[in-house]
Amino acid sequence: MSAEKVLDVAMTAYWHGDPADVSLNEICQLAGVSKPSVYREFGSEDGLMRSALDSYAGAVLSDVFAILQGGKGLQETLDALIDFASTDPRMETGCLFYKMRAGKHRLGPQTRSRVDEFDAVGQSAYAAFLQARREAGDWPSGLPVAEGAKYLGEQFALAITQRASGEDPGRIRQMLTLALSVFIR
Amino acid sequence: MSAEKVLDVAMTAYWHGDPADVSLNEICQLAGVSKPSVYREFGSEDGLMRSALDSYAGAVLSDVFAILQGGKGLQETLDALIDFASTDPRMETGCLFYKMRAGKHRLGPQTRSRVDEFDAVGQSAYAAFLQARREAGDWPSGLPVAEGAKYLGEQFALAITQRASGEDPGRIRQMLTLALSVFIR
DNA sequence: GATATAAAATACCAAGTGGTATAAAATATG
DNA sequence: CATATTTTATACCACTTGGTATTTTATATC
Repeated sequence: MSAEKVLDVAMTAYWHGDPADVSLNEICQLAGVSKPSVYREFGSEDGLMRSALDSYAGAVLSDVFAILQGGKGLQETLDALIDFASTDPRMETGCLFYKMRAGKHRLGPQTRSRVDEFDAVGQSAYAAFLQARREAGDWPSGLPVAEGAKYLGEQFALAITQRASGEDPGRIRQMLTLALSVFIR
Repeated sequence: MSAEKVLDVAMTAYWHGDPADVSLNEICQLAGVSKPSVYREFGSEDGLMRSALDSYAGAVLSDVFAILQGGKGLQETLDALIDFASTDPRMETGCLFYKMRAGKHRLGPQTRSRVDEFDAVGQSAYAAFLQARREAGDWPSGLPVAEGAKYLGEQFALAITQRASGEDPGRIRQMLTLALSVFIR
């Protein structure tokens, strides 16, 4: 029993390691729960992964959305994103969502479609942020909002992915700052 | 027998798919060769992978080095890199080297150290290129050469990785051009 | 042509995967 | 206290993985 604990263990294991390399047996052992219990609660490994991703979204991704929807200025918001990507201790082992997205072909159907959903939601959030900044006269560049949103999301993901591979946070901050400087010129 | 053919089949399979998802059995079947033959020739799966990577380096990576060492100007060379990443048909399924680097923890020791070697060699090539352009007065920005080299390599890798995930080549060109615009301003 | 030798293919091994049927234990109900 | 029911845990299934031992086949050599 204790689906809450299983979910927490699974989320952490998938997040800390590589989602595709963490086996169900391993999670059961870590959580002190039998395999049939997990199957009765989550239906399949895919179901558990999907739930773990949902759990992660509520715990971590929500913070990123909060930054984007904070209504702050362009420079201030980009700085907050740079801070989050390069120095937030939770990103020390990378982002579960980005890890899953990078290995999407290995995911089950439920988890994969959740990844696609979050991807779309993220894209919209970036676009809404840039649109608001443009309307506020804060971002006069001629780059279309959709293109800017894609670029911003990609660079953010790149920085956090490098975080997962042990890159030096200072270096990551430098690189991301350089990449996002195209918004401020 | 026919180690050449096995190597070719392995390189293509690893390259087209995901190196970690292509099993030795699969390669043997594709190449029409028995598993013991592969082991007699390459010693282990790790040995085969390492050889496949070497083969790939000679066939593809060499072209990138050629672009960097062509002695052309900054803009012209960056354009050539952008062309290669966004439109070269060989990059349609991504780059074997980048795929291996992204999943480095799944590789055997031989392959992994080869990946590290190529990574260092690539870094030096980027740095040598930028150093030459700076000395030629072609790149007056205050960014240190080492930082610029890292940034250039990362952006190039990002573009090709996106190529592998089916992203639109035009969009990729746009994003990479934007990212590399920091060199020209 | 008979024999020694090298090569290749089949069959096998232990380990691990996701998933499940069955037996054991604990809980609730009479 | 005894019985019925639900939850849990053990044991198992079929399959795939990398890696080998063994047998068969082909190739030289005499």
